Amino acid sequence: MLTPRPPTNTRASLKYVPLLLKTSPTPSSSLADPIKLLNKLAETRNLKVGKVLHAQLITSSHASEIGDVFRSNSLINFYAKCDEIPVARHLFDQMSDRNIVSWSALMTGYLHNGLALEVLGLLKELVSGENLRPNEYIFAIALSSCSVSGRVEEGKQCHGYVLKSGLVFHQYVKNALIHMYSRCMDVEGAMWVLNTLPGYDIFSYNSVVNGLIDLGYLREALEVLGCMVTIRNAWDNVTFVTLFGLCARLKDLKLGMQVHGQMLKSDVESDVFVSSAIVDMYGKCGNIANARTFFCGFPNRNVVSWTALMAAYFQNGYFEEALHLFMEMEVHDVMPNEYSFAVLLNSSAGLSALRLGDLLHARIEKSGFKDHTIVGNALVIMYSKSGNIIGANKVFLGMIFRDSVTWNAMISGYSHHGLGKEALNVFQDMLAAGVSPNYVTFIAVLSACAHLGLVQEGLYYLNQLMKQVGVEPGLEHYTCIVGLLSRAGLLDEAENFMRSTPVKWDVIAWRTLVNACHVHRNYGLGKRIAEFVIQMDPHDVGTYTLLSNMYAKERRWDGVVKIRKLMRERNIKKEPGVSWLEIRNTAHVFVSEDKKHPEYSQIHEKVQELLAKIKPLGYVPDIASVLHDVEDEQKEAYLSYHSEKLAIAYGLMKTPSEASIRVIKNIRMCDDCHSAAKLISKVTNRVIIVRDANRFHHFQDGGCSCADYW
DNA sequence: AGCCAGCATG
Repeated sequence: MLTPRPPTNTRASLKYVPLLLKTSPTPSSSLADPIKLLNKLAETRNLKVGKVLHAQLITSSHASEIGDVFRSNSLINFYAKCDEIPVARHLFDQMSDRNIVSWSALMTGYLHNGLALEVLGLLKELVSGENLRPNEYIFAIALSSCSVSGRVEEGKQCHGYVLKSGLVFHQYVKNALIHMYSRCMDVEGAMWVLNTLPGYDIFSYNSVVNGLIDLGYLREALEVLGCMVTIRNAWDNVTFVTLFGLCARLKDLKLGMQVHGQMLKSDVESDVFVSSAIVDMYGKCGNIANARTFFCGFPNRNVVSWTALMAAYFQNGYFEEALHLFMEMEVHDVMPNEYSFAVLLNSSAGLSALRLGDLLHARIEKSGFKDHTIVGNALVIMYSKSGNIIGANKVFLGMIFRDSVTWNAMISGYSHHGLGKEALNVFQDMLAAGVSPNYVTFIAVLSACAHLGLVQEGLYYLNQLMKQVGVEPGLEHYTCIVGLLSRAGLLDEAENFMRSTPVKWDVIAWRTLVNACHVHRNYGLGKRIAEFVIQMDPHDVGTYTLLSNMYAKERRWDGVVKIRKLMRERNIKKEPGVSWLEIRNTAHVFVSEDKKHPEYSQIHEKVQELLAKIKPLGYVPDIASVLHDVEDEQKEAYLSYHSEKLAIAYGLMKTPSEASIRVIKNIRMCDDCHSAAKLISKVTNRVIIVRDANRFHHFQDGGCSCADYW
């Protein structure tokens, strides 16, 4: 990994450098001046002019000056800073008489070019030599090399050496040492150095705190920060960036605001890093208004701060606003980067806006960010969430680098689309590719097993494979097992599993079981569990719905009335069913029983026409599920007003006969619409894809990819 | 003449 460098200002230095070259006044000062100049050029990384100067030095030098150590060191430093490592190395090798600076200049070059192991090799060479003793510069570099390469052993050897030699009392060395222990996951070592050796600065503290955060010890990090209040006036930008990051991870808005207040009182200036961290903190803590206000008041924005705000909108569910910010950003001439595109794609996915996602994809192809893994990952997720699983797979196959997120996205994409077999195939490929599955992977794998009814395989993954690869099963995995067992009809086993597994089960897990009872028509067990769930959470709307459906299926109207009364008393309202679909660039929104669409009468006519066509194929309106207190014919009418029926009908009216129709629905699809959609796909010979609150349904030729279980 | 930290995506 490269260490960031200060920004270069090539243009400015080009202006005055030739002048300086000409005005090198007398031969006597020609030794000192080129060195100053070379340092300046190294600082600004002006390779072009430096090369010219180097050539001049060679042609104009006296023989005695060629071997001059100072000049060679400056040249090594210059080429190392310009990332011309082979040249620096060549100069180093050519020197007959090196001093310690020659070594440190070259080692710095290696370190900043990601060649930390070369640094450690040079160190070995240096200490085994006779005439030179490594100094504090050498160890600051060497320890930093141990940090980036994770070489704790070498780091500890350096520690021993600097202790014996007394070099450890140099602040740079001490800080490098603390940083080494922090980065190598040895926070105790870092704390020990911090606390036992005299002299600390804010740098040491920042390193330890960041080390703790990297290890996930957030509370401990906060404790160390607490110790730092005594030196609060020493806090710098890094401290605040770290602290805001911590508040964001803890989702502690109160603390975040306190820290923000502290920062305003201190004389630390808010640079782009701090301001991005503040925007991010407010976003992650759910206070989008503060994120926006702060962003607007901060003049020096860059891509990062824009992206942080976009992400803040995205994380809080304001997908349109995130996408709108993209346009604002373009107006301000800020170029998006790979992170911006990832957030935009995720926002697009949040809206299931396939067409917009396609447009973004085209932009990304042109932008040059398409081979960034985070962009590829976001594309896979976008296509999958927008209902185009084939598109998702196409991106997946075209990716050059795949990380665990990539694999997880593809596996869970297939799984959500009910394509369990494909999901498990990708999982096998993942293992074959040597990528370790993680917590998220197994959620997707287990739910794929559930779709396929692979009980034995699922239990094998939970009990054997997860242990083998060292992933501790959590609530989500156990919930998948509940789904797996109950989906296979093993309802009692599922309940026993829940009673015997020592996990803190949540409402989602219990509702999974209720849902399974509903599908498998085991209303006795289903009602018992459902009653239990609504005791646990009196506001779980989904369970009330399932419970009253089960009473209705049993024609137990007293039960239905009881549930409805309960819901009224507890002021629980069913979320109205909303479905929408994209036709060209417009989203058409349909609300159940809502007649506001301008083409409502034609749409209604189309629904009637479709229902008439599918009745001969066996469609029977599920009037038992209608909870309105009305006559049967009217119940049938209510069913025909369901939002997904309206949306499907509209799609059929407005798109060419070969196009597939993609509908998105906010809540679970109802049984009646599900069986109607299956038959509609048959009579119209269309592919209809419906994304409901839980998953995707691919209706084709009279069947659904969920195999009637959802 | 040379040396040690930090932010945004999933």
